[in-house]
Amino acid sequence: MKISTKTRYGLRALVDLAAHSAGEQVALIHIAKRQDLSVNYLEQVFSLLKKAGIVRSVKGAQGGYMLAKEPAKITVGDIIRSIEGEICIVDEEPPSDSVSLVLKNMQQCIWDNVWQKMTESVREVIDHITLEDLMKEYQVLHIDDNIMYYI
Amino acid sequence: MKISTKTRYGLRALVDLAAHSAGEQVALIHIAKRQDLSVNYLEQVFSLLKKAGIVRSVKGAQGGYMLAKEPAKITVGDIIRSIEGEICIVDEEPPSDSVSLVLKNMQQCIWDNVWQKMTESVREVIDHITLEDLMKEYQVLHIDDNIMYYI
DNA sequence: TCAATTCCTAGTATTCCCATATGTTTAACA
DNA sequence: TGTTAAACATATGGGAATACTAGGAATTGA
Repeated sequence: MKISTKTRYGLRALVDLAAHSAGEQVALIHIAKRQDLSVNYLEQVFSLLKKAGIVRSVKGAQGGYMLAKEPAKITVGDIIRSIEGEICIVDEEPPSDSVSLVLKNMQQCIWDNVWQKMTESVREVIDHITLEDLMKEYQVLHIDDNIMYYI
Repeated sequence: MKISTKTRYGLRALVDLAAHSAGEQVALIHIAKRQDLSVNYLEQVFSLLKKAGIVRSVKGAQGGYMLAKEPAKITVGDIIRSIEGEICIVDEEPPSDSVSLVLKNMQQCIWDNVWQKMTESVREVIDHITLEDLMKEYQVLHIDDNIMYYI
């Protein structure tokens, strides 16, 4: 019941990108330095993010990545799904016909009353947090720290 | 982001036990037959459930397992935790001091605004479904099927 | 005593995950 | 035009977790 590191890194990298981009592309090496991640690994993550239409890339020297949409239009759900695939708490095959009725009823019961509800609840959360929300929260923390520095 | 099969089996087995127990102990072999599970594997699951005080056992011939509390006092959260350990969406170490401030802020931001909220939301769901709820829902399905049979 | 059952532990196969490494292609810039 | 910086692609190793299987020890009712 864990989120993969790939997703964690991806989310960090995207908030970082949103906070540092200013409409220009940013090379992965800068994100990697700030977030203490391996460039190679980040490349794999951004390949998925690009396929999902969350970022777009500029190739060649001075190239990099930028958001493909406004941060307010990218949800955490979009990001998680683009890296982990569709949110699905359990991977139970749909009860086949060879299965007894007793078992089928049980699976149905638990699916409807537990796994389904957990999944909906998670979706409800992640589909209502945007990259803009996170970016703003991050900047608040950041500014507070700078103020501390000058006291 | 998946629930382990061990937990899925455990939940099925417990609803089955609750529905078939009638205050008496039930041998795992019966549960295993109805739910199409291996007895050996179920034993491992029930060992955890017992440790957590969810079931208690009667050893020897004609022995078996029974619920240690009323079904209304056992939540799905209890069951999941007893098998998977504490619910924790990500395993991020608390940001050590060697980490840069920029990174620490980012981790804090995402923890508070994403992982924390997801975790709370999941807990909210699983801590409010009881074994009694599931047992009743299951019996409804079961009865409906029997009615169908007689039409 | 025998059989049924919990209890305990070891072992194994597989799958997934994290990360590194290496090479190719693309485009800016001098 | 050559160099360089970057995205892009792929493969591979290693490690950890997972899902079982197997088999024996201990316990107890009949």
